[in-house]
Amino acid sequence: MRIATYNINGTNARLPRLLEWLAEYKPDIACLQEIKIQTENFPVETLNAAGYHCLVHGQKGFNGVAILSREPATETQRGLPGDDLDDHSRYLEAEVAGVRVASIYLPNGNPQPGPKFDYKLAWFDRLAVHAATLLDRAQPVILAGDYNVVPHDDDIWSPIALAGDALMQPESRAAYRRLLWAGWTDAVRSIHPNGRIWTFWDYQAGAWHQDHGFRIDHLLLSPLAADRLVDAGVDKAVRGEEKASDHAPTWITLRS
DNA sequence: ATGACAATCAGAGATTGA
Repeated sequence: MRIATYNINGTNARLPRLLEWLAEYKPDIACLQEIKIQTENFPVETLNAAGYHCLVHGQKGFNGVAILSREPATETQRGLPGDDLDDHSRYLEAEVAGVRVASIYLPNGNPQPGPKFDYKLAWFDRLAVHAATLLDRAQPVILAGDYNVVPHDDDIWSPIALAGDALMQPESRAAYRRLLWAGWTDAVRSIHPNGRIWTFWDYQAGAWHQDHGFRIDHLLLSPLAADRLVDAGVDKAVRGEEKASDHAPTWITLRS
């Protein structure tokens, strides 16, 4: 089974690229972020015709997550629990083909310090609480998404250039590390322990052509999921297409 | 560098992103 996470940076702007990617790489489950569209406007019929069921947690203008799947999915959580005042669409979770999967769009947190960074850390705390309830399920669990965290200096082209960024702060990294300590496995780092692997290249300053990227899209696996992990990687070529998202799809394969 | 680049909402330029 192939499970991918892909921050598409706008559904309407990216639909042709999304359809091409689905047709070529054929993920069984695709967790999307930054769909930037209201739930009722998501192109469900088009994706159904492409062979995918859709669960959508949209929002006008920004944010928004979705789960596409070849098999029908049952929604298990819409929105991250823990703050009734948080109206951002950043979390969607479902049961699909015998696994539990979440599509996560963690807050960026810039500029830091400030209220947006506080929101990011608070959101991370809420994620840790909810993730703990999923960790000991008797089925594989995959938390896939844009975590907006560069876990280690080896996960960015230049730690110096981005030293002040919210993605790099010790508090952000500690929050991510807490998930690993709790028992979650960083799938890409597990398969590629030493590589410099990017999932994001900024639109600015020729970042793509100079390979100035970060690794911020992650798939975290529960122990039962990690036991089935076969391979992991990034569909880097997708980032080089015309009108591409600034993120590339990141994926795992699990043995069934 | 109050930057660059891109998407969205709106219908110009601000906001958001990373």
